[in-house]
Amino acid sequence: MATIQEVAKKAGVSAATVSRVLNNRNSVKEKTRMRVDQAIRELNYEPSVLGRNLRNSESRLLLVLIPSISNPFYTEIINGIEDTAIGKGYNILLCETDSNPKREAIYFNMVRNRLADGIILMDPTVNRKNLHDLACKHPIIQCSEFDENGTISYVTIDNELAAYQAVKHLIKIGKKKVALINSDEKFLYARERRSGYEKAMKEFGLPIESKWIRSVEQLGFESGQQAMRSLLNEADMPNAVFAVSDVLAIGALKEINSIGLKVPEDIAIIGFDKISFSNMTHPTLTTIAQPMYKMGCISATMIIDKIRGNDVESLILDHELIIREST
Amino acid sequence: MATIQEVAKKAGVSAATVSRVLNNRNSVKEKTRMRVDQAIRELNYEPSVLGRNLRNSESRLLLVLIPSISNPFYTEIINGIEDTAIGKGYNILLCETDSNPKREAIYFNMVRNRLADGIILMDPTVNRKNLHDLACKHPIIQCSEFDENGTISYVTIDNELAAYQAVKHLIKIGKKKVALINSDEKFLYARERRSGYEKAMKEFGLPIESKWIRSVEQLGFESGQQAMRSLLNEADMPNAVFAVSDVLAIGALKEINSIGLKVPEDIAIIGFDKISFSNMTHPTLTTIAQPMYKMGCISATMIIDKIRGNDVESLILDHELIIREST
DNA sequence: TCTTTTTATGAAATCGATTACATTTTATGT
DNA sequence: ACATAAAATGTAATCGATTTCATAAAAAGA
Repeated sequence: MATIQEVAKKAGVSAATVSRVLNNRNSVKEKTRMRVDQAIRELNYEPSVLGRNLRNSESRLLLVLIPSISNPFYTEIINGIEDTAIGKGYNILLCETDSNPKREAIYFNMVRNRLADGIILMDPTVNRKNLHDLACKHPIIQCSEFDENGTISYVTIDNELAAYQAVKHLIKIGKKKVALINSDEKFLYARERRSGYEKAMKEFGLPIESKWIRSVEQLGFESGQQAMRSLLNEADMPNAVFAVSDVLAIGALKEINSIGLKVPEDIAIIGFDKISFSNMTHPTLTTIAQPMYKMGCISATMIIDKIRGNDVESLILDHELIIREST
Repeated sequence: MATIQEVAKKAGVSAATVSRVLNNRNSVKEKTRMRVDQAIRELNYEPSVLGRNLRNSESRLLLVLIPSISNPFYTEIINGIEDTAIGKGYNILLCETDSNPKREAIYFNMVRNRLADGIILMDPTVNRKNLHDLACKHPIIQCSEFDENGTISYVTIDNELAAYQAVKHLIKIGKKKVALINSDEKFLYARERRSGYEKAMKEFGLPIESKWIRSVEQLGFESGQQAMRSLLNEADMPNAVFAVSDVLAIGALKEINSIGLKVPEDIAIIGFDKISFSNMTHPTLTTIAQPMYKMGCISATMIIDKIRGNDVESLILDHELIIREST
């Protein structure tokens, strides 16, 4: 790998001039620029991000922190982030934190060390103090999850309202015994969706029974299956299920199918996220669509704005109830 | 973020001494080391990877290049990579290339620039010359896909044999009209699996009919659905399908179900990869299991070995036919 | 106590780029 | 043609760490 010095020598100019050519600076004579460009091409030169960053504190790299890449919910968001970021000259690096604070710390330090310019955080399990310390000095925004009392800008949807509407829909089609399969309440969305569930139940004068509420730790199909199995074992079985993620709903659906009950006649089911699988099940899954791609685009725009020193406002986007065969 | 200079000042020593403490160098007096450690703690100091790399050319970061994170096939591999890499003191950054040469070039340059120590490549669409140029000077290994005539070490499975066994299984259960839903033959695995399909058909004296072969560009469910729809429109309909990925198989399954045909009685179907969703379909999907987690672990071990300057051998791992309800 | 050897530390160069400032070259006006 | 303004380029400092080489301090030997 050639250095800027070698290019300078080959072009018969100083490193400073090469640098100016590289950065399209104002004052370089056309003739000189040509010579430098020529030398750059001949040596196949690429500026070292390392040297540049050390001086400039700019890497044009964004970190995207997600708890796990296995969750299809994140895929569309990431597509949105990438398309937008690349359009603005930034590249993104995906970091899987596994909700492990140590790994999170490593990625946070990449920003402190100027290896990356900013972070889009989708993981809720951060140590709040670390997060806040980082946010004071470095650009960071949150996507989907956010810190309720924090000062960090975010983009998300109204989870409580969405859950409320989902459950209301179940009640409207005549189901009064609505179960909830929730994920770990360390997630803000889980707490909000539970609250939406409760709001809808209360509004229609239905009891909130803890025997119809399950909380899972993992977000895999199996967790949905297990939760559903446990719900089906209740003497007083629910006749509808609101699962806070399509993955869980699909697991639940599988379990219901496998013991021979009909969906939606015996048990109706509604998921959340509108992942692509949710249209492949039998019956297809009613779900709440989040504008995931758009959330990604907005996240990217926000973080780049922040990197450029602008103030950015938090945003709450619209969701949509997608009614399909399972209700 | 404190610098090494500030630590040095606070501890009343030179930056050189602080550096020696940081790197556990031989000669630092116990008393001095204590003072430096103290200063480091008080200032909450973390050495800058930037400064260190510029001098040392080591970042302890690995790049993992995948065409798309939406494909669940990669998830387990990545888990294996991460667990292994982290165990050995390396962190990984996921890079989605979208099979876009420009984006690939950016990530390649991160290695040239010493922002990362090595690459695990899972994308086949690389410009061969660029790849080779990089491989000459920097550690790189390939996982799953590889360059047949290249010198780059890889870990993969015997795709031809696996496909051969899958198709043989279909024939053995009495299906003679076996269709193939393949992915783009730019992928080596696609070419190999097609060849395995043909081998099995020939072995049993069955014709290889182009009307029963489909090639898709995208690897989504919809592609599987479309391919199946087109196969079902043939006057002479197949009675079995080998899809080169579970995602495609699930799309095909959906299509078969939706026009009222029975699986496996009317049409048997077999997928590839054993993704977690393949056990959630109705009926559950027969598939070929790849040791994905293990592939990830081995990839990580190989690349780190290579970074350390050791020679590494390519590996071909075993696969397994998982017979479930769809055949 | 005075060398000599060993150990601990500091000063300064280095990595590859950028940029403020200095200097040279070119353009403009009279 | 000459003075002056403007444009182009070079010089050298800088970013934060590491490391070579030189030097100071401590230990060992006489």
